[in-house]
Amino acid sequence: MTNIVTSSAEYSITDLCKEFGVTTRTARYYEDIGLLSPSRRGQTRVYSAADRTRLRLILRGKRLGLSLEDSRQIIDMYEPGKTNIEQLNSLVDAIRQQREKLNQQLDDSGNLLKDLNKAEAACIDALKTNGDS
Amino acid sequence: MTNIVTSSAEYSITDLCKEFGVTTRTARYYEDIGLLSPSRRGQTRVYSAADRTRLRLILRGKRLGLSLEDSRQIIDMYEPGKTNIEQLNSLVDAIRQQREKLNQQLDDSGNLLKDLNKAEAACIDALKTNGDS
DNA sequence: CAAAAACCTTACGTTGACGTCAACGTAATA
DNA sequence: TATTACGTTGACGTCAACGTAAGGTTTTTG
Repeated sequence: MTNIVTSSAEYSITDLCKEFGVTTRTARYYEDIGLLSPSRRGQTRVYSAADRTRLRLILRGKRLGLSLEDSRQIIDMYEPGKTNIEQLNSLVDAIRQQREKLNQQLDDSGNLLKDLNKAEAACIDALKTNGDS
Repeated sequence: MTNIVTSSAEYSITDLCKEFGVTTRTARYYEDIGLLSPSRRGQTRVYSAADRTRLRLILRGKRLGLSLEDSRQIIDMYEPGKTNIEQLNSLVDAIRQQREKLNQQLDDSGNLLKDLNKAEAACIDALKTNGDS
């Protein structure tokens, strides 16, 4: 029902969840573990554009097989302010690790794609040669 | 301790697991759920080159965030024989679905890599400008 | 030959990421 | 005003993918 006055991007929990195809339970769970922290209007959660972005990033992470903790790490990298100099160094390390993992994944994906293509070709071939039973 | 006589690629459970950096529990679990079926010498498991390949594929799947069931599906695609014509069609579908997912992943990976690079640059920058405190 | 190493099975425990009630408050609507 | 619809907080359940300990054989090694 998108408010008309305060129309600077606010989302109800169901709206947001529908948009991304997750349940409200999921959004609340992410809040429980501190991955999201929407503001409140009374008791009710109000999600901002920033919250929406965080959710998007979390879900992207999931598609990549990252754990929620991994995603938290990565998302926290984007936040500038709250990182002290000591942390920055280990952050750079973490980033490099993640990049390693991603490159590995890219490699794996390429190989798996090749395999899938071969498998599909074999299937289709089998269907042709065998379809006229 | 790699047998000398029968040296046509056989692996003990610990050898195989060490090679791939998993525990023996994992290999036995995969056997429990039918993902691996090594032969036996008495009670003891003996892994063949084919078993080794299957394990390799399973672990590649894991790196891609696939469930073990997903991996089972994919690996079964490679096995030709035991698929009847009815199954072949749904197999082709499954393959296409997996390919969809992979392409999505590739896309996500690219974006995440870009983000990581930006984050790293920002970190390094912050270290430079702030390092002389 | 005894001790250590490597193998086995059985079985209960754990962790992450939610699902699924229950029980309730509030707000629009017919 | 009663009925939806959407929101809330617990709190227990579940499933995958193992961890971990207990207790027992067999094989290797000092």
